Amino acid sequence: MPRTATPDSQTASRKLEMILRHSARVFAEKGYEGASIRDISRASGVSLSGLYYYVESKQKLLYLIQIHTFNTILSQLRRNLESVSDPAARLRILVHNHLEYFLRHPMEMKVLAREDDVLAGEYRREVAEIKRRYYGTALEIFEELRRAGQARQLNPRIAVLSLFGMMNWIHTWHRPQVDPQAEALSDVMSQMFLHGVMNGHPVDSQKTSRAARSTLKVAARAAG
Amino acid sequence: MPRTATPDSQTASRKLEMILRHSARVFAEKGYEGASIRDISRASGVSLSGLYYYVESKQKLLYLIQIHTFNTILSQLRRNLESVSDPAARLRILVHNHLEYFLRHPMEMKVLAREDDVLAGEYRREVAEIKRRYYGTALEIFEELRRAGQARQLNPRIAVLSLFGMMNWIHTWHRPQVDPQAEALSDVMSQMFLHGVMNGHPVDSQKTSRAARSTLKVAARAAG
DNA sequence: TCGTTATTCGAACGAACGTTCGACTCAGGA
DNA sequence: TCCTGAGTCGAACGTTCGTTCGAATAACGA
Repeated sequence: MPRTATPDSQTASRKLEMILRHSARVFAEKGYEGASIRDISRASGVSLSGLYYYVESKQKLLYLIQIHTFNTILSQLRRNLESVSDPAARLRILVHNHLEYFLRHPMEMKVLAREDDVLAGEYRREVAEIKRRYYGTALEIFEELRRAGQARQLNPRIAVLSLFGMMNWIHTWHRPQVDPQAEALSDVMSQMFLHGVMNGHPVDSQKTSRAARSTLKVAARAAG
Repeated sequence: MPRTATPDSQTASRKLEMILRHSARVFAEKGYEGASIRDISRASGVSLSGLYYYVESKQKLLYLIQIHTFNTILSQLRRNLESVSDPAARLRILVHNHLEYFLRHPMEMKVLAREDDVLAGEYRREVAEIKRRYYGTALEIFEELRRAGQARQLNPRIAVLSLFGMMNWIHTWHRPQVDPQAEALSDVMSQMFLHGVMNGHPVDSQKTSRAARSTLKVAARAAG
């Protein structure tokens, strides 16, 4: 009982997206190595060999998930940062953007956080490159904070990687029914980070939080 | 060319320890599912079937690594906490104990951090139980901080899990040749957490840091 | 109506997987 | 001297792995 074939490029790319969604779920549940192509075939309803019509290998499947997730989260971040110049507010936006996406796409983010050193060759290089750009953006914001006199003389690398640690570790413990959602979570983590990093200069949490929130609402509407 | 057989129970358990060390390295490098028993056989110099004389399955190998690591880190923590009552100092000890062990046994800790949901059945239950006890200890310290008026009204679960996130994420980025060692790292992370969590009450970093350090030196000597 | 192109899949490939088995060695006690 | 038991391993078990191949189907332009 074959589905009606529609040689429509939009339908084809939609099916690829559907395969990627199911793949992300399976990878998140069993890990990349622990998941088999047959698991993905079963989960997506596409036959084993049918999968290879859309994606040339298991590695490419992981690559597509990772690169697409990073691209989306990074371009959303840049859009959200555009109109804000206050360093503390920019930091809040980064945290909120990350956590918002994290909780909206937990499977993809879990795959991003866990399967860090699986890819090889060109795939690996490309994912590493975009990750480096994302990290660089965070580093710049931290330097702005410092220039504005709102951050202590901390090793910026450690400060920023600690922040990412806080955020990315979430995939190991967050239960949507029990734990706070992105809004509250990013408020807490931004505050923890800003207080933890500043030195004597109290952060105006009212102002920066409001600025970040209004920008993000626009973004949320745009993203649907 | 068989090694000389020494029916000495100490030799046997030493060999098991050796196998566990090599297993941890292989699991850390390729992930649990990505690593094969043959990889471990090659790495440890024990034949494929020889491995099964010491450990009954691949799962048990992972279980033994995880339970031993948790037991060690938890009992060391309790020893280090015994003589200290100041909440901020106790928090510093927890962080230092965790990072010290982390950087001394990076392979084991990477396996602990990554292979969280691989185990099944009884093995899973036992590891979950000891992890819960470790987490509970951290939670108690946070509550002490709060009772002492040194912590804001934060969701304790989120605060503590964020701290573990900071610390455990290290396995994805720390390069021993480039990055600070346990001493400096735990100073920075303790400070970030304590400042991030407190409210108006400045933390006496001199005093608490000194207290923690002298206790930990004793422990370091004891651990060899 | 025919030929082309896009799409799908059952069946199979060789390789690698975790685990088992039986045979072997060797030291120490009887 | 023979026996026992701890230790070791090569060879093989049946299963699952990622990937490939060729045939089948359906829609569409000519």
